[in-house]
Amino acid sequence: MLEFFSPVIQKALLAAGITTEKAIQIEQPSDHKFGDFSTNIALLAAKECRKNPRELAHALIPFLLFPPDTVAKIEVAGAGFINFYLSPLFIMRSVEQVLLDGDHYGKGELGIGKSALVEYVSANPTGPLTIGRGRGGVLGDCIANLFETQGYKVTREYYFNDAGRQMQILGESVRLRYLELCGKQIELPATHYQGEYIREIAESLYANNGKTLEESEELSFFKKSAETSIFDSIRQTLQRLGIRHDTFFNEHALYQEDEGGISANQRVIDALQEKGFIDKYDGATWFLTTKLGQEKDKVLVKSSGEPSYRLPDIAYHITKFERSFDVIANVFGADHIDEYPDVLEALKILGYDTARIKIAINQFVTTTVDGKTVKMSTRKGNADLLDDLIDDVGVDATRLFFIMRGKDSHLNFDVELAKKQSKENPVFYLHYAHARICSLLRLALQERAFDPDCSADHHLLRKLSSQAELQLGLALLDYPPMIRTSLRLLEPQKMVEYLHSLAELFHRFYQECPILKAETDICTARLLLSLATRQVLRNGFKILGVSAPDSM
RNA sequence: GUGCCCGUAGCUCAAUGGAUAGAGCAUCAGCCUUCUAAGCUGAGGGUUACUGGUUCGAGUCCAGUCGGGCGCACCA
Repeated sequence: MLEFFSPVIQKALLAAGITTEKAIQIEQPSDHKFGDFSTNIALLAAKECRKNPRELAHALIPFLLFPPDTVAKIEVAGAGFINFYLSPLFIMRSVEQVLLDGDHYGKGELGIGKSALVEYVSANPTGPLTIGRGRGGVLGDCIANLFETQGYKVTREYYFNDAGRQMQILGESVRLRYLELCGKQIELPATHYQGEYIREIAESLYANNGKTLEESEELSFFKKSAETSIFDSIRQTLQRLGIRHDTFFNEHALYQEDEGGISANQRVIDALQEKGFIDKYDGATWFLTTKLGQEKDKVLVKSSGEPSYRLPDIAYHITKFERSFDVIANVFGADHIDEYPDVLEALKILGYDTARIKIAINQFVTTTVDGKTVKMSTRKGNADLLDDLIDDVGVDATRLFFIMRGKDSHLNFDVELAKKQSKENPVFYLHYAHARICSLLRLALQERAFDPDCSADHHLLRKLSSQAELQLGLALLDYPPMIRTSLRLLEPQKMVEYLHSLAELFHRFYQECPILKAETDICTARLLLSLATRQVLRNGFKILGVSAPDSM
């Protein structure tokens, strides 16, 4: 809408002899009595012009010249807002556009010719996915979908590490459980993985190999088996949720030396050294973050000679730049919140354009069962498993609940609510709106021989003029900018809210306006409006990865 | 102690610096001989944790205070 209003306002400012540095803003007032759209330009310009904002607004109005049949009314209100009311014709022409664009309605061209990398989940194969990981997974998937709507060529990436200390411990944990099955007395140290899944992996090893591995001191077999099994489980869980990745980036690649005998990790050290941000003391190699005003330096290479996780992380991000992505989006949980600033600082020092990096951090998840809050705890065996949650409430509820709160808010996942098949459950409210339209269209086909593909009838939409109809039409108009906002903020929650309000407007329309009982033209027009609403619901559900049931 | 996030109706949460702070649930009152009542309409419910500041205007930005969460390893 900014594209529509801005040039006209610009011209009017010029014609009225008003000069201002301020950018023109168009917003949608919270209340319809303040118009469909409004601008605060008179308020913004008032100071520079040393005039009363209302006076300024009135001076502007005669010069606000819109194409015919677009803006029905312009008025000055409040402290100096200029409010615009769209004409019904304009709104209904937009609804026609929804029908013409179909599945493409809402898509934009912001990212055409550009590439985006979205990294998410990135759990190491040390255990099955927990509920907390699920939130990041769904968030990342939706963000990737949002990028795609704007024409970006999206690569969904999973970064993982199957080497290093944690994997050693994993292998050792499995081995101990295996020995236990062989009848030996074992003691599983507290540092080791306690989860039931370790036992299951050991059991399958025992079933396939009997006691033949008992004497083996070799860990790698246990480690490899655990990794394969756990990765399978992770990928299966993700698949259930409709989450897929195009590339899996193994951290190990960053340790491998090129023809010149230098690893990606080493190149980071060398480059930072050159900039004077590396020092060696206490037997370790440090990134001198104290030079950047931080309290402590950060270890890049441990005294054991192994890199700490920060070093490969920096090297990994460099590969993202080297693979020349225009946008680099990272989705991760609040436990990484202290790390990413260091990575960004390092990249900045090395001359990379960190403005390309977008970061979405999601806060943690608690679950509410029987009205009681249960805290997640990782690494102990009692973390709630994502798979169990999906079994319990289904894919749609899992996905929607994860993104229906702002990512910066702690998520309280009410398991009972998610299971409820009633209006209290937002999943059902959304589904119901879609199913209701489908049912309506089925009846229309039978009783009125309504042809949803007949574009010759589209002009009939212009016969609609009631409040409920116009507000629904106007809401459909909001969809494309809402997607852009959602993407800009990396916040799919905006979509959920929008779709909820769209469903609400449809229900009201359905309640107030008889459809199949109306006279032929009006009936067709209302069916077309319903069809357009269904289209937008579908397009939105697709981005969120939620199903669109035809009946309930 | 320190870095980041959060604090809004009884509960769960909204609100690109804008107009009288909004939804849902719960509570109360209405609407089905009529296209799915899994729905709709209406009412009550608020010192936006607190104190200052910035400005035409602050729930939003800044400073401080108080509460809750997550980090603060030569783990990832």
